[in-house]
Amino acid sequence: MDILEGLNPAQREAAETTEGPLLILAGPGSGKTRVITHRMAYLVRVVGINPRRIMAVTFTNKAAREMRERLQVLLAGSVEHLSVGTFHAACAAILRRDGEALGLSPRYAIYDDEDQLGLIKRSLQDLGIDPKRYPPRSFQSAISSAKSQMITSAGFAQRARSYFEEVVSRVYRHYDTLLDQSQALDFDDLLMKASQLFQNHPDVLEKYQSRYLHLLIDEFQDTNITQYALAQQMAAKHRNICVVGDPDQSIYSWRNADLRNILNFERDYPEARVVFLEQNYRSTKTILEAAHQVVSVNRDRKENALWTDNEEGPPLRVVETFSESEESQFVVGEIDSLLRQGESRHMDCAVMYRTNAQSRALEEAFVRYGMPYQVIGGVRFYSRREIKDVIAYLKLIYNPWDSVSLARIVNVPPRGIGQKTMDELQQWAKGLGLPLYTALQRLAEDRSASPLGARSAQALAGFYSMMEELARQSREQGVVELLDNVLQASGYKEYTLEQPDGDDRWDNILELRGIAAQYQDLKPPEGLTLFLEGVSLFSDTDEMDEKKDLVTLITLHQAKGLEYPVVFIVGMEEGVLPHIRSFDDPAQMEEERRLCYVGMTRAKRRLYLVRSLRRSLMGGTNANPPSRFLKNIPAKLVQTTGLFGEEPKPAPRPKAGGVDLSAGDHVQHPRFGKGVVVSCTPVRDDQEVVVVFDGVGIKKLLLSLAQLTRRD
DNA sequence: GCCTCTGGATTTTTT
DNA sequence: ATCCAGAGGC
Repeated sequence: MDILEGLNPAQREAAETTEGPLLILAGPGSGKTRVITHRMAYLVRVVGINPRRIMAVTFTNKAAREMRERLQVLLAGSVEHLSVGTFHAACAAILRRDGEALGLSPRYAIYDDEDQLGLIKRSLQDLGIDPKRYPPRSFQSAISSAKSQMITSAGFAQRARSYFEEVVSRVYRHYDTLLDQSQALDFDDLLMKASQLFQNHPDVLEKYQSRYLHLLIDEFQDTNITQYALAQQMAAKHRNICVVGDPDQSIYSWRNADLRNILNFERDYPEARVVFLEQNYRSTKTILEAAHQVVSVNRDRKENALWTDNEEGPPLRVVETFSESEESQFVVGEIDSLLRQGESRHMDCAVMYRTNAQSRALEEAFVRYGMPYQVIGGVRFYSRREIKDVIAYLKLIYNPWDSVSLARIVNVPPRGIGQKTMDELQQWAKGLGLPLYTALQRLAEDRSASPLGARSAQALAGFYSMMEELARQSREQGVVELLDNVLQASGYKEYTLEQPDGDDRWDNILELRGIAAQYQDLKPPEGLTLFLEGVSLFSDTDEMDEKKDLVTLITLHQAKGLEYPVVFIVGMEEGVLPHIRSFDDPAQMEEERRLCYVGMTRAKRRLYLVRSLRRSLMGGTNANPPSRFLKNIPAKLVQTTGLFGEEPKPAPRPKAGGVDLSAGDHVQHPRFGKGVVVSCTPVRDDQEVVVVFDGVGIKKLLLSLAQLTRRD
């Protein structure tokens, strides 16, 4: 059997070119994933490369998992030694193994951006910088951007030109010191330190270089300078580096992705073969043409020749609604009618939006109609307070120098250790030149050693001995028992349950416990290591369920790499898509355009572009003109529908349910009892009625379904 | 030290 | 609308 069977000539060329550098420029829907997996299968089966000598880097863990699964099928097993993962995960593992050469503890903590921001705030405090004048976030992004380009704090100080940059360099330096004291790395450090490790320790680099004969990098257009440096280091010996990307789908420049990488690749590897994948197998001609018209307006762009053999397909639908809720109603109603026609299942449909906040109105509509859906992203599981708290306990057990985790949970649940006590402890520790946790230890051993009050000292000593006991247990227990012990010893369970939304929070903790169970059987230090690494590097798309029959609600960014027969892009308005923040920067505006292109090219068969006349934002409501991107789509590809007709139309007196209501009417409901109508909004051929029920509260109901009767 | 209230800012996208 | 810091009462 031929592994390359069924590939078109360009795909075949890409898969067969196994020696030397290779750049694959792959348009949307061009079978990129297929090429990558077949290329790897070819390497193993035909060229005879041992899978453990191949490394593949993907953008998300989910992409990594999929690649592994597909290869499993192609190779019939034998993929367990293949290295597939994100840059971050790969670097985390490298540093865990060899980071000691840099003076890094193998138990280093990983700080996410919330932790990072906290540490920056502390830096500002230490340095006496006013966070009102200099927003902490501006330092966060400046430092992240520097680290993404391999610029250290010393390097930053050197090239600081403005006064602000000078301030940043001081914050950067202090922030790094604090990280160091905590034995912690932020996300950007994972990449930069790994690269520094390679740079300063050729013996370590040599080990990885010799092991990996072949390196493959997916989504190359979204890599930053530091990631490229890493790739170059790893590939320097064998020069078998294959990168795959599409400049038109570059949408992460705000995360410091740098399109120069693609240009640099051709400069650094002049002998590189370049393969263009230009046949699209995903979308209809109509969709592809429309998307092309949108993106080709960009000036900073290389033209390509994407084409498809697929049929014309139905026209795009551009739909104009009056309000956000009507927009959502339309989406749900339209999906419902596609379902009724037997054309699609829920899982064939996706709704995409620019900002997470937009998912709310949509969710309301889905809930009200009882249509099954899943939201990707939004309030992320691992950033929920209770989850971060519990993980902070585990992180502190694992690495007692982790000052961010210590500060987070030392008084959660409240145990009499307030800010003042912590300040005093800090002061005392600093005076002795001790890390916080060591000071805590000394205090616990001899209460009179510290200048702190007896009450505070007592509380701190209690906390210390609890943590020590947990740490002791962690040496012989699995992750699940450890978690249970933490919840028990800290009193976190009772603390959570007595909160107003305690039941939900507790459910989340139980879910975390379920995740921990996957690490339960590993022997003590390793289980905790991998669990903590897993939760730190987890991303939202990772949890997406593709098997359940649900409609997917997702941001345009997260939708990259996915495809659906039916796609709705909502909020096609100036200020939303393109986002208002891009208005004054042409480069950012081009990125918005690419983002729109990415969204459109997710669609296989039907594409809806929906906008609303009015949209609520931070309390107020405003009216946005239609997105400029709509104007670039040729009219012949589009069917436009306006649902609002003459807009602020007076509530037509409809007939649904034989009842006829307006604001102020008194009504009766079988379940909610007596109430008063607050408002009626026409919704397609129905009415949405808001009613305040006595003793029940406000409910939104659909007139046709609600069985309301009038009480005169 | 702990809890609640108020006013002010604040939202793009995420490994 | 929602989150956060700071003030003030217990």
